[in-house]
Amino acid sequence: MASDDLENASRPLTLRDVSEASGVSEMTVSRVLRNRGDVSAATREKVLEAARALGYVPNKIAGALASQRVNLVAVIVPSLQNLVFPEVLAGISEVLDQTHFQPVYGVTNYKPEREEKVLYEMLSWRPSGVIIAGLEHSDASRAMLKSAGIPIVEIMDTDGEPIDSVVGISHRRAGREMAQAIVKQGYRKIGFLGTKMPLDHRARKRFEGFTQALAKEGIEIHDREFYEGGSALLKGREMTETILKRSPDLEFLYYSNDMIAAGGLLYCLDNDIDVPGRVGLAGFNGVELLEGLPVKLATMDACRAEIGREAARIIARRASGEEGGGEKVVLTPTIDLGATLKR
Amino acid sequence: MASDDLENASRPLTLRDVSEASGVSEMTVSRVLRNRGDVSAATREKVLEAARALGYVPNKIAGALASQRVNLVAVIVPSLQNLVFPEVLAGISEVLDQTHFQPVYGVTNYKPEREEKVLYEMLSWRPSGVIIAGLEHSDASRAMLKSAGIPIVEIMDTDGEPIDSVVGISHRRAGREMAQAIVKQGYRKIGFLGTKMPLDHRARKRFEGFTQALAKEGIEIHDREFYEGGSALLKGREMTETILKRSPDLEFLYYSNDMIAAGGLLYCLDNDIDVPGRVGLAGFNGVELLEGLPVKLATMDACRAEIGREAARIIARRASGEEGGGEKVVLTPTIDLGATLKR
DNA sequence: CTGAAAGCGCTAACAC
DNA sequence: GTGTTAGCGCTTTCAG
Repeated sequence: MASDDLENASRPLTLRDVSEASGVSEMTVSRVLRNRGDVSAATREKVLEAARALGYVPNKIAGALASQRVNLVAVIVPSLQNLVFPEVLAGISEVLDQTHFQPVYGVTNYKPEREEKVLYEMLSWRPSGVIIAGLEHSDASRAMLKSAGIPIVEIMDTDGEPIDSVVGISHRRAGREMAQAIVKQGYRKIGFLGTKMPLDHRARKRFEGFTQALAKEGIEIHDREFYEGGSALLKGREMTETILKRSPDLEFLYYSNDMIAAGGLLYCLDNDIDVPGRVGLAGFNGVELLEGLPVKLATMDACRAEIGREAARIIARRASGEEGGGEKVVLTPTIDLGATLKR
Repeated sequence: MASDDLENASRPLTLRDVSEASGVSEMTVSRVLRNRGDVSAATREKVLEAARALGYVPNKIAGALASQRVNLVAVIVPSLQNLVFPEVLAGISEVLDQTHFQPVYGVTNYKPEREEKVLYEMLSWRPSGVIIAGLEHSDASRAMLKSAGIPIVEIMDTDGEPIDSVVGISHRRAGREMAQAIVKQGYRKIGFLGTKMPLDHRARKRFEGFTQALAKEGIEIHDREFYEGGSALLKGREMTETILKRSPDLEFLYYSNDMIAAGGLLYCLDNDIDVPGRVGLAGFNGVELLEGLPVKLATMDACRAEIGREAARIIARRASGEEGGGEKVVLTPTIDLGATLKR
């Protein structure tokens, strides 16, 4: 008893401990614990009993080294503080939970050099696959991904050259479609509010698609405003005030995400600015938060959970040995005009 | 060249490959790659050059097995969709990034049986420490944590019996203090709105502390309303409408989190209910979101980032071999009366 | 400063 | 159904 406790504290238990406690060979213990091969019900019970009694937790490090198999899927996202990514992760777990694969999350804070480091660390554990946000990576990161010899799925964005598979939406197209919807409603003097974009390629692409579609209609962005860091809701408020004071003739404001758009909406409501009469508003993402706002904000669903699920499905298939590679899944975001984008 | 590429694709590179490419023994290559021991500048260069050229990524599985050392810290939280936890995780990385430790995140979805599974999976990779949210765990989970032989830090909550170390705030006390502040402002008919609590022990403890402090003043909760799932902002709206219609004489509403409180606030503003004159409001957490609201909501800071940092510091110290164990860090949340809790 | 030998805890492959 | 043997890719230890 006492000696058991001491041993417990000093040294992690091994298969051998279970083997000795149960009087069954290590190999058979291993088989029981992994449900592999045929083991008689009697010995099976003996082993399970011993393992439970000792509180044995298998050492996956040794197991992985011996079997050359790791059930980990590396999932790399820029941030967890932007609700979008937790939603994608939820989609991923939803699917992987049905398999023997396990997601492991890494966060890059939107920094390529951090992405490189996180990727390196994760790859050094030899995961069965990688799901990584975005198509833009440093050369070193791309090289690592290419030579890893495991399925890679880049997610969120489909505008660019994938390394292997890709699941997402076209942000250029999302920007274009929003521009078309806005113009169709008769708005002409249009402003853009968003993050400083070197960081955020998807926001940049939406902006590019947006301006491009406007150009086709002979319209130029009337004014723009960018922010960095801080509370998005508050920034949305402040930027809206700034831009409307600077360009009082603006008829429409397109925000690069829903949170700042919500801030803008609250600003307008507070200041009795008629929405969408005096000024129309639209955001991007379709975050759940919007449902509680006083006025339904126009937005575009980014298919976050579905992106996660689909990426996980691809990984699960390929990592289980199915042939494949280079799949491209382009989801179509649906536009929601809400009550802030119609005249 | 061609054969390099083929090999690359078929089999992950090993130390031996680098050794052969550089003409240096495996052992010395290993030393160079880990910056251990003295190696001459010349051979060091040769090795690094070869490793880079090949694109060698070390196999941590083998390394961990051989060295019996793993630089992973398991971090287990109930959810990533509740902004609170990403903020804690950010605090954790902030500190661990300065060390050689790496956080690995697991999510339980508030389910004890999932916690058990996640914990088991993570422990089987033999991490150097565990940071886990809450003090309530299944017997099996507690047993695993106790016998893991590594530092354990339970976070967020200090009301209960920790397994090893604990960093957090007292939610009972948080509830008590909010009750006292409310009563002090002269409010008497007080309602509570929150999550269905079997899931959320911390919300329950706040509620207990809250009612207990009110009882001391001879006050009983006037009405209450609970929700489950869905958009918190919207739920806040709906519950506020429900409770105010049912109990029109309510003078104050205490919400178990800021998101539903914000929904309540927006509901009141929309319906020209004077806040805090007609009815006062308070939430819990001090989420960044609040800064963008039209009226500053009363809340209490839960010290999220600091909890993460402190937990990480404890793990880093202990996992680096320093003696210790059983530390208890109780942070003190500061109450912010905002503009919704004063008459 | 560098190398050779042994072994981390487990599982694949094969014998019995 | 069960046991034995070898070895996964690295690091520890010890010898030079």
